[in-house]
Amino acid sequence: MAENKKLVEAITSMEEDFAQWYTDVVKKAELIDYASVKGCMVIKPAGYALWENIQKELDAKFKETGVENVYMPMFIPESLLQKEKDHVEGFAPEVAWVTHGGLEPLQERLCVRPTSETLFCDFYKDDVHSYRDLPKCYNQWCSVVRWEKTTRPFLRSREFLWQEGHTVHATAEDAEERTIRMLNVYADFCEEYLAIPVIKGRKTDKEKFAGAEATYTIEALMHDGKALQSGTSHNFGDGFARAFGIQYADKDNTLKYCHQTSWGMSTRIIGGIIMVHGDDSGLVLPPRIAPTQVMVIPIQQKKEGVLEKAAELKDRLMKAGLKVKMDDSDKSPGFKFAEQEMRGIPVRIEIGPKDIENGKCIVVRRDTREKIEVVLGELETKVKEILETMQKDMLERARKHVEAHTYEAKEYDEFCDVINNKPGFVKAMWCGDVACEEKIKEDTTATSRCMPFEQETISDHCVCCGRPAKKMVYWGKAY
RNA sequence: CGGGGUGUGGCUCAGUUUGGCUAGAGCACCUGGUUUGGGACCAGGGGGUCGCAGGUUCGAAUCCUGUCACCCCGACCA
Repeated sequence: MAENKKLVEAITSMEEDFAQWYTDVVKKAELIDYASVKGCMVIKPAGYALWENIQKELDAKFKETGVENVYMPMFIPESLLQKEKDHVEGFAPEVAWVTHGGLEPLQERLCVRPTSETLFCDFYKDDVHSYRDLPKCYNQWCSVVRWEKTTRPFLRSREFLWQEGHTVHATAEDAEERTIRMLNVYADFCEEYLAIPVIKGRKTDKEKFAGAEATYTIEALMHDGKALQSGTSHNFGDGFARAFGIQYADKDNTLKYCHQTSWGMSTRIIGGIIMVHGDDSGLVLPPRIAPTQVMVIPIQQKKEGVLEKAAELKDRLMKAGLKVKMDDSDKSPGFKFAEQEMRGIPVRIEIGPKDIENGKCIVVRRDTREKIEVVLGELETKVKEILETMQKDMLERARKHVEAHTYEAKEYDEFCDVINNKPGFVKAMWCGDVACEEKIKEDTTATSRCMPFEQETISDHCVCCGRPAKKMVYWGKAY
């Protein structure tokens, strides 16, 4: 198996060292390069194209719900950041500061935005006057900076790309409705486009966003059994509105405080795609989000007519609306196969003299490596079918992985045993006391991932302290 | 912020213990040719202030001092 040896050399196997496997894939699939500042990365064309596709789909979904895009400055005056107490406390430890403009020290130092709640609030306070102005549903695509100590490409970088939506509403009900609505946008996007199944739920007070009244989350399970918070949606109630003085005159001509939300998804989700679908040959991209869906690889391309035929197949598929590339470099076919697999391109088409003679080509799925003979006349329909099937299968496979790695625990011994020995989610009851969360974290390093919307009753008492249970919680070790 | 590790062509590293000739290898790259159904082969070629700054020495990648950066593992966080 010379072929396998080469692949093993190229990237560390998942079994051996999952973290190293991840880094290898990220680098070898040419998604990023490390940059000269720790925790910052060059997002290369393959990585950025993925992000562009994510942006494109999400942006369209946002706009369907009435969201408009804006852009806020990247600097926040210190005084502004400090207006909401919980918020500053939450972010202060990881904020980067600008202290000089050119050679002159600044009168007031500026924070490089770690998130833009305060900027939006500062803007909304003067922009909202009447109930007629509401709601306002703005979003921005930008980068934010958080001075992380431990960094990993996509999963935790000091600067990352994201979108942050910020909305203002007249009532608590409207804000709550928007919060949940956006969470659903994220969840649907993850499942439909990224083939990543997610658990929807609410964060405990301990885990919620600094300054939020309620934080909702979608949690995904990676191949190694660790959880990844993949999108969040916060309901701020009127906390920020009170801190920033965002009021409107209602129909009855009384001043009322607004209710706000914010919600975000970041390039971190790319890490999720890698860790949910990838394998020991590299990246596996869901067809609906893949920048290149089909790679045509001519075999014996110098033989009469081969390149022409390959180009013809490429053109036909492009006309059929697929994203197709052809690799006519002078590398050997084996090299091209391995490279296509490393990059996670969902489907490759092999076309050589023998195929041309038979009026066929070979279509190979990236996820299963299944080789399918396709009659050239049926190329477009078959390839589309194969891509759709692959998309469905990937979601289904990921779902089964979550199911197979989700456990239940009633008593604490059992809980600790499972959480330490079986990577995955553990469903267990909780009394609602933060002390139990802290104890669990101390004992196991696991955290509460969320209180899922779909509640079940596993027992009547808290898995940790034994007092009456209030909620069923998903627990897990997280990225 | 603690623990560990590493800085030598684009990449992976050898050389450092015990200072010594023109700083090496593999991969990648360029040229020509033969190849092509799972990471091809032959021949030729280009590319390095040895992280940075001082110091010791006739002589430093190698020894000393300082400094910077990055990676991995933890604690903290999207």
